Amino acid sequence: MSITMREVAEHAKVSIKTVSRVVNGEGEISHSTRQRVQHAITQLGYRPNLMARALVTQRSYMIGFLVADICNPFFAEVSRGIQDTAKEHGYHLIIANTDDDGDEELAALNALSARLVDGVIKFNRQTTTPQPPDQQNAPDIPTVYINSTPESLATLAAATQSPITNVSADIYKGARLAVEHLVAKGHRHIGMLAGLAPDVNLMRRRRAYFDVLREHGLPFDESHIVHLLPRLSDAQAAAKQLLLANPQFTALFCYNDVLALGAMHACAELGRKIPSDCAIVGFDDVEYAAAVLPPLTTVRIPKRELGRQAALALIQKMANPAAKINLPLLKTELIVRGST
Amino acid sequence: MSITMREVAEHAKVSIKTVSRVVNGEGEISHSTRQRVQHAITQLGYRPNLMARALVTQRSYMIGFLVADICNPFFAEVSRGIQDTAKEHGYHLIIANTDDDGDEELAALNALSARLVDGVIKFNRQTTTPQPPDQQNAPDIPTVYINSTPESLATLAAATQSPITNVSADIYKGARLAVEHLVAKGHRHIGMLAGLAPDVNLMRRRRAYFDVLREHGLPFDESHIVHLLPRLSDAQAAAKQLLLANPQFTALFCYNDVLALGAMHACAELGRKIPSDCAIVGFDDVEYAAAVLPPLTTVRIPKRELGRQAALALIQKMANPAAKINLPLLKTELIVRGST
DNA sequence: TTGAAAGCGCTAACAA
DNA sequence: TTGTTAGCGCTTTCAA
Repeated sequence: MSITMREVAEHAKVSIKTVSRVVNGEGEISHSTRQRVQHAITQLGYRPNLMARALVTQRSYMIGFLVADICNPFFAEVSRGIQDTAKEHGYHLIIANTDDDGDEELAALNALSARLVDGVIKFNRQTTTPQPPDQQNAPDIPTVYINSTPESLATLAAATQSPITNVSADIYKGARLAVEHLVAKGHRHIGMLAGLAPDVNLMRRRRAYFDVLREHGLPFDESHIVHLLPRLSDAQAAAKQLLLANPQFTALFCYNDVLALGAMHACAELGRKIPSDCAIVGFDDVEYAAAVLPPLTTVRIPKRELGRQAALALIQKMANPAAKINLPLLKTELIVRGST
Repeated sequence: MSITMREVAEHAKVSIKTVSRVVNGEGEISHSTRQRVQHAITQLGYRPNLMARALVTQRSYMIGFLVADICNPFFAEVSRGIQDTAKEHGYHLIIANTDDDGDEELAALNALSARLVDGVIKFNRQTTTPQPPDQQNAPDIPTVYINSTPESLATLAAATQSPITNVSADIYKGARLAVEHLVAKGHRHIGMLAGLAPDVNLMRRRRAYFDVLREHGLPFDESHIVHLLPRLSDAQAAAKQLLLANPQFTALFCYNDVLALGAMHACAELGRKIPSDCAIVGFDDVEYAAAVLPPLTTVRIPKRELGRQAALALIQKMANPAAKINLPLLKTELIVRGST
């Protein structure tokens, strides 16, 4: 068993409340008393029991982060943003991997909300249609969403009374930059390697892709897009098939950097040089995008900043759950490298 | 404020203790009573207050993971192993990034040990000599180390009374496999791209590298190794310099996959074809090792298994802190791909 | 099979 | 400036 405040109080011959005051730096305390207490604390090696404190104050100073998979470098970066900001404000972070599974997510939410965390940050699930939180089971806890689409937010808003808080990067704009870059490079036949629908974030990229092509009077067609799970193993085969079916393509716009890598493999397999025979643009700018050969042109999402903004918003929201928090749409940016 | 056990008890017209029994599935309870209680629980939406429970039981069912940077894909994978195992056993995981900084680490340890977590898993710091934990400040909390060297463990053991628990992969063996593979491929002049000394894990690779070359009567020399921070930006320049200084090299053994990527860039810059002009072997087998072009031959460390074993060991240790836990040295494995 | 009372270690109100 | 008292919501004796 460890040292309690009471023991410190006895040791320092003061009341327990005085110790509490010293520990929390509150109230006016005479210098000599404070010194005595401090001395007792260090001598006994006292450390406050956070569980007891949390029980009284109803605040655990922990927040939860629900994420599909922390191994995904994109999510890892966001988590660092959250974590660094949380730490600055005295919060700890509990990460729960959901593997993009609704039941896992609900289970995690339930576990965390049992007064364990003061709030939650979560991505909307990727591979399925967004569902309104099950009011029967899912607890009402201050929550900040990341990168949710207006549509899924509308669904959410309909299901809850309190205002929804969402932090997003400007995916549509980023996707436009990518496709416009390819057009500017003189490409007229551009294919797209896309994620599986319905993905809350795919739609924005699709729309941008179609919009830009249409605006430039370039050919576009549903058949110019191939949909797949964003996994490298599938990407290579899918990209190869797409290029074989559309030999006119001189460029590919990819849903994310992993798919872009798959496309690079496909080009290697087909003997197509990058970027001369086929230009490739990715999305996210994960760490290794700069490291592959040739380095990947991609759209950078400000991942840490996304996490930072989410954490800040959550801290506000935990202080005042009813507050309507307005957040800027974070800027995305085209990073031009060797693959275009 | 949320529903308490007392309210459930009143609603179900039983004592608070009976509710507790139902919630925790303990003791014999008549079917009808249990039903009534269950009904009250779901109707009121009761969820136990974990802080209160932790206060009484002295167990928070949370564990901490101290890591340099969760964005490093190697650490992320280990964390998944920990997390999945922890979840199976009812534990949550708090991740603290230390950026390989001693003060950060101590601060995190102090914060977590204030009865917040029941135990901690940590990597030894990489870039500095291992230090004995400061007994004044660092709290004594069940701890499991990952991938510590015998030397650093000895230092630790001297400073603490309780037995040290450490989970390791067989780095030396893996490094041997890598260099032996290069030798078997006919390479006689093999350089090494190494991390910065003193790194607790570099030594094992160095020793393996020298041992294998010596055993085969191949030339080895301290000047055949270049030391640098394991960052891509530095790696390319360092590899280039090494290859220019030693034109006889036909193969490079790299400290990790990031450095290997840097070496690949250097080869591209020098117009050396991989693997015909220069073979490259990495270490770790991070996710993108298979994704680069050509795919990287590398030594796989069982990252998730490392995390899993660490979590299991910690769970044992938390149950019985004095227990001496014997753990197997986890097997490393050479994954041969296109870069050799 | 069920219940009453005590207390985990802390903070919050109110006194002194 | 300092102390006293009463809980926070739960589990743990012990008793019925």
